[in-house]
Amino acid sequence: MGGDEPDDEVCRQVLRILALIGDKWSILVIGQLRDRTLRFSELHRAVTGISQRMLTLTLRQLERDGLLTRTVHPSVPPRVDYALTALGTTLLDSVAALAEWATTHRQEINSNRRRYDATRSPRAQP
Amino acid sequence: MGGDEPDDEVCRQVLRILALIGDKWSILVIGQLRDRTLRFSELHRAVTGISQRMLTLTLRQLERDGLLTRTVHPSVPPRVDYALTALGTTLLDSVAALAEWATTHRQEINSNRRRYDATRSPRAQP
DNA sequence: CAGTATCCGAAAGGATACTG
DNA sequence: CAGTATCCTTTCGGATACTG
Repeated sequence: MGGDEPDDEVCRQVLRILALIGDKWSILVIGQLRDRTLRFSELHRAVTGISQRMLTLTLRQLERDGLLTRTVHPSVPPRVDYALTALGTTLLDSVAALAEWATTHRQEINSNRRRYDATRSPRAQP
Repeated sequence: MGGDEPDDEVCRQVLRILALIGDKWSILVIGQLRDRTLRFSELHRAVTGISQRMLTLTLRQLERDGLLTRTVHPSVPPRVDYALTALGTTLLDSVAALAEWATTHRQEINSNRRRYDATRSPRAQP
């Protein structure tokens, strides 16, 4: 039965797009491309800890969504440049607001967590 | 606003907070509490598709972070109310901006994906 | 009603080896 | 250099059963 509002479907779709942010690496990659074009190896070095596999998968996903462009230069050795699109830039701007919230409330959240853990855990930190 | 300081640890912490968004259920739960206090069973019904287990885990996490409060009423049968804190409300405001971005560009992203998939599909380039 | 405990399949993601 | 392909561990999350 269609008890759900039509908004629910849209809501889920929006959620799936927001999942771009929650993904472990996307924002890091996009952030690195904010001011400059980077090639694959530069991204690999810039994003600490990402594996080659995950960098590739992340870039493919972002390219698919139209958030960045992938440009292959026919040279030897090969060179592939990645750059944000206009769409990607607008996303970054929106995310910046959220990142600012996170930065502002980081200490408060950490403090909340410590208090919660202290209250609930039989053993406090040694 | 260069938020990309070499302080990797802070950056990761912010990322972990942003992961609240990417988490499958957190935003849905928080969204339901925007305008009103809800009890466990009401949330369970309001958030379509969530399991009892995940609702509990999600609520505990959000309570730990100080984004909502959990109030147990000593009655029979028991009644537990969940309400957003001020901190939770400010998060919701920041997320709203991102949700607006997602809504605005939803069609465009879907279109990009279709084009990308069409290019790479079985009947791709000659 | 509001959970907790347990099991299990699915999916994410790292490490490694190989290639045009 | 810029990837693919493969394996394998860890984590996520749904279904189910039980409890104060």
